[in-house]
Amino acid sequence: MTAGLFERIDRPRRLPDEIARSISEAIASGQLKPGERLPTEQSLSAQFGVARTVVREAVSLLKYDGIIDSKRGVGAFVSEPAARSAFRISAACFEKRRQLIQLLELRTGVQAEASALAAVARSQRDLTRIARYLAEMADATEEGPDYAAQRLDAEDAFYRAIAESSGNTYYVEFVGMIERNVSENLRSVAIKNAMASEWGREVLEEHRVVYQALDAGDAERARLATRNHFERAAQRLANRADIADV
Amino acid sequence: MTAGLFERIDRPRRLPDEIARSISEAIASGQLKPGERLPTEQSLSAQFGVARTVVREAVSLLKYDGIIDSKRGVGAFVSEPAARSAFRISAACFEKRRQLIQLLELRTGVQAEASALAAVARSQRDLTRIARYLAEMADATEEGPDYAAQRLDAEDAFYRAIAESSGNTYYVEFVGMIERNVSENLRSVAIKNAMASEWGREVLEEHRVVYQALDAGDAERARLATRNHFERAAQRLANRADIADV
DNA sequence: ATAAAACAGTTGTCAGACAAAAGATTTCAT
DNA sequence: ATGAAATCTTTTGTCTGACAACTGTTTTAT
Repeated sequence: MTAGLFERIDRPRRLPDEIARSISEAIASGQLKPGERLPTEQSLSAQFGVARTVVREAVSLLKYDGIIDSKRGVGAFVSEPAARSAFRISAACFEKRRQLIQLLELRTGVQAEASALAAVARSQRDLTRIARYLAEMADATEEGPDYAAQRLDAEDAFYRAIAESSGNTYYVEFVGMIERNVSENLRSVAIKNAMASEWGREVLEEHRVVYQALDAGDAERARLATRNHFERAAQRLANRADIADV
Repeated sequence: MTAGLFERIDRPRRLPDEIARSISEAIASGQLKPGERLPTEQSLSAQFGVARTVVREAVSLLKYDGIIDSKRGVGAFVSEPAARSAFRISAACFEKRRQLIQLLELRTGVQAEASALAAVARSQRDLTRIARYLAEMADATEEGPDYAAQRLDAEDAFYRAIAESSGNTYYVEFVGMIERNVSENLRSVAIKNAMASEWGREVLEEHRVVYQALDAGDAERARLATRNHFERAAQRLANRADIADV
């Protein structure tokens, strides 16, 4: 590791924050590439001229952000860009029912826009991939023991693929963040089964309309169809009285 | 401070993460109210049965999230809910020009949806507030030394007020997050002046159309008008070759 | 009574040590 | 020679104790 990799700080505010900022800039500028190993904490503390505890706090922040990952006995590594998410939902946001519904409402808007973008930006390759997930949803009938989970997974994959086809990474990241948060709060199997039980032919039809709009390259129709699905989904969820505040 | 405020942990994975989680749950459940002071780090380390360094890392994470705030020589305090934001954009997202444009694209979609919601949800009170910001933009002519900043501030306030009128706190938080991030990356005065110089009568007209749609309660028109403005704004920004990669 | 000085409590930082985990190396039985 | 087991080395994770910097309070001097 070269000597002057990091800018020497002159202790302005909070040391760990400055260190974290310096390291993340070293990553941003490409001096530290994904997969590469960071200097050891001892080395970093020497380079920055601070105690190891300070370096540890800084590294802890970056780990929290998913920018780096550390393994005891091995070292800390720069995460792959795919693994780090641009958006994080704060731990302060609790799993209250009303907030969950608002979050779904937000997702509705974002997902609809992603569909609109994807309608014009999607490649043929994207389209076949999206079609595959649609087929997966259709095929997931009541055979397996956890067909409910299969359906929901395929549905998530379907809309994630659409976001990816939009060509805007932020849509992908954002949808991913919401999805993670929602599925964390909805991790109860009972709830998932309840949601899946609502799954009728008409829901599959909602997805199919979205797909057709993407196929046709019709942005406006894709937007409407997507919004239609998520609004109905939110309504179905809201109507279920058995999903209480967690 | 009562004895059993926090659940005693049984050291499963990463100690600081568990501590942070435990504390944030104590806040979530209302055991620690906003403005209240946390136990001292020494006390916490005793209660959890870990070293102070571990507690410090945990507190550091929560500070990073804006959930708590600490002052040397005084203590750590639970932040007011208003001060903590639901969404955070990761430090891994750098100020590259292309990413900035993608972020604006995402904002377009979100803001358009917020307008659509606000068109039906806004109260008369909301409307007059939004009108005030519109007037502020119109009044900010070339008198003051920083009329450019005034215009941009008023514009931000205008669309923030619309998001607030939607009744969905997540839209507010999300717009706020993007706004913070964008303005951080665009903090150069030169850039702001450049953007403001593009400010013609037609831009004000774009905002006015949005307002009229909100006034009329026309969700679809509000959506279109908002999207129209942000798409044009992104285009204006993209066309400026003098805004280089930072 | 007021201003300065000492005090106590808390966070921020430092230094050194040991524990735990993973990889690299050596040893040893076959 | 070979494969497995034991040992060593490196690095992160945690612990301990100490001091520095800051703040609010109390005491003291004028």
